[in-house]
Amino acid sequence: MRDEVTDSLLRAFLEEWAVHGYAALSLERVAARAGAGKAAIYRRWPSKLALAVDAVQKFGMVLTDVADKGALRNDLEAYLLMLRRALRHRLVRKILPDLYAEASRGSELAPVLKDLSVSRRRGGVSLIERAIGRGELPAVIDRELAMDMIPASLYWGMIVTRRRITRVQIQRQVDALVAGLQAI
Amino acid sequence: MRDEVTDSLLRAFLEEWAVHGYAALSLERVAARAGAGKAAIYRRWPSKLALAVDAVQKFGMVLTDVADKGALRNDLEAYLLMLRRALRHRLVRKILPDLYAEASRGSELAPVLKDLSVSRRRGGVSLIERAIGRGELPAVIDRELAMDMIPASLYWGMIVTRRRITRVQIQRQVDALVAGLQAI
DNA sequence: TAGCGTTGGAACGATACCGTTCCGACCTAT
DNA sequence: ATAGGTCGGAACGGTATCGTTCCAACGCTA
Repeated sequence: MRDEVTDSLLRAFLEEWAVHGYAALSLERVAARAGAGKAAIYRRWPSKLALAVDAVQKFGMVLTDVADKGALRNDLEAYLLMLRRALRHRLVRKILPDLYAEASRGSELAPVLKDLSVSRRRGGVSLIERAIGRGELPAVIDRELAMDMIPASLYWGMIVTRRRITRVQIQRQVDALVAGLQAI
Repeated sequence: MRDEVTDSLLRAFLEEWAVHGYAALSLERVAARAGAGKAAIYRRWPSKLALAVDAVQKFGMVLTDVADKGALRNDLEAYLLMLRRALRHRLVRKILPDLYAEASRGSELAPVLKDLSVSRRRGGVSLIERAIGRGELPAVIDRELAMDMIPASLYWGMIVTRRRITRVQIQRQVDALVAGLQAI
């Protein structure tokens, strides 16, 4: 199996996903965009879902852990800057919302999102646990809500309302989060 | 044109949208689900998009303004409870994320979301302006970020992570918002 | 009872896509 | 030079859907 054909197919798959959404994504168009034959797809993956799983994993939409920056606000800022970079990606900002929509309607893609969420949660959890360890947040904090709050506003601003979020606005979001996280 | 046929078609359209997403929504299946003929659809609407516009408007996914409750935290609580009720709706929680996904990829549906956003923004704006008027929030608040923050965490918790959000958790979100909104 | 509007369902001609199979051509290793 | 793996593209038999047109039947009104 030639690697460059595989890579082309994965890339074409993500491009088609970004344009049409997963539900209306056609493997025939994926093959055409990759300059390959459909046989080349079915030689590698048994189904559209298998391709999707592979594409998401290899594409690296997973957010990594944020290294300890010594203070909650610094960790939050690093995390939000990383998230902003990810959400600015031309493909991520179209595919991620579609993944959420698919999961909401109980699609076969729901497990893919679950895998993504597991790694993202790990990032959020360690950030919060470090803050608790430093005494910056109470140990009784509602961790679930905390992990909702951290990415939510930036996602909303960038994806739902499709605005550019400046560094100053990220600073403000950090301010709001530092204040808000004390309260839950 | 019989009203009951029109209503059946609109309802069937929303059901199919919830199941398949807009991109893969088939008018043939809509007609079948409504127990009507395709001609009945094309007699009323020239296109799938026209039907979508009508369906969203008549379905009332628009959030109404929250009446003045005398304090920011009361207004926020009322707003979030209303939002929770809307997002708990079996169809809303599947269609709204799909609308966001469609808009993200520059779909023909983007104007539909724009219309929804206009009315939702109005709700958020008045809530914030009232708080400023009462001196509960500074006049220099970043209004855009504020309106991101208000619905974002609840949306994230209910839609992205698909959890049930309790009244206690809404109270905590209100606490976080009251604290966080002071900071931006 | 008659007339008119509207109906559901099917057919139409068309395109699109699925998953599989095929085959001459290409590429690489021996 | 040869052999084997892989390729792109097309065909296959099939299903699905589009938007339009048609028509017998129904429902309602005069």
